[in-house]
Amino acid sequence: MTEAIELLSPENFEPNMIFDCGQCFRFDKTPSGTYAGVAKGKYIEVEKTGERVIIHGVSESERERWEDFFDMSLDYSAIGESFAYDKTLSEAYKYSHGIRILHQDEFETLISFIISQNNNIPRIKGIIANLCKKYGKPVFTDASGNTHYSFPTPQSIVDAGEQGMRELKMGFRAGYVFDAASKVLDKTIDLESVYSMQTQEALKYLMQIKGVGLKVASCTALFGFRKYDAFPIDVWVKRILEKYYDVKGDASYFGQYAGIAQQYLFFYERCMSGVFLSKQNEI
DNA sequence: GGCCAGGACCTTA
DNA sequence: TAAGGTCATGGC
Repeated sequence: MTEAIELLSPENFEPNMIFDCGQCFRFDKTPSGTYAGVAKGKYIEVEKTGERVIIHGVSESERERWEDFFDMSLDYSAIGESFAYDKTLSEAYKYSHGIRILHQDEFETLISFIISQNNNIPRIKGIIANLCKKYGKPVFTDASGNTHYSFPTPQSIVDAGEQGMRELKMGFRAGYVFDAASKVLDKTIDLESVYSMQTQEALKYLMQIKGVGLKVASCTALFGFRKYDAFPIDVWVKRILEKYYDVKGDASYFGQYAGIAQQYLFFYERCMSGVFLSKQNEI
């Protein structure tokens, strides 16, 4: 952990918002106030002091890759300002301005959001942590002696079997996770090919997997494949649409960055309801 | 002890 | 196409 890079001009970058807005389940706040976790097979620690952002555990030669992970080439300020036409969305942006959409590993995103269905975030994180501990590989042991693991490969999940998933307390999702890993492994689902698809086509393609409906497919498209117009509708977003809007599920109202709008709204509404103010995630 | 959680699937009408 | 029941699990 001696090597590190500093992100250049890190606007709209608040680690607590990025990692606690519900898009990723593998990062936790450390005692020193940084956020740490494994992404793309590496253990990294994200530190923000003042306006500077340091990524520990990453060498200069990997800069491009991690700038992509944090979506540094997208102008979030401009996108936020483009939401001025909508009062609710403007307020949400003002509050959630530090969120950036991470470019997470495709397979990890797919499996994680299958596990997320009809589940709550703390428990999702717990199941995924156990999944990685049991079927991933050790990547790094921190100063407290905690070992951090990589996300399992499709092969290791298939080898573990549906029963292996069930033992991780996934419940009815165990078969779904197994089906997803199987289809990725035997190339029934070729994740790389999703990049060349339009969003609607990508959603339809991902929904061939058992247990992947419109919502899980949308999260996978947005957080794993950079489909910014994907608009996941969970129970929270559904409530938001009913409360502030009259568009029941028509994401086109929010434009080409509907997915980012959705994250602002999701985070905002949850914070207003006090959900993210619970003991483990004080913002 | 019922309700809810970043839902999806199956059956019924 | 729409509505309702069911599926595991755990926190509250």
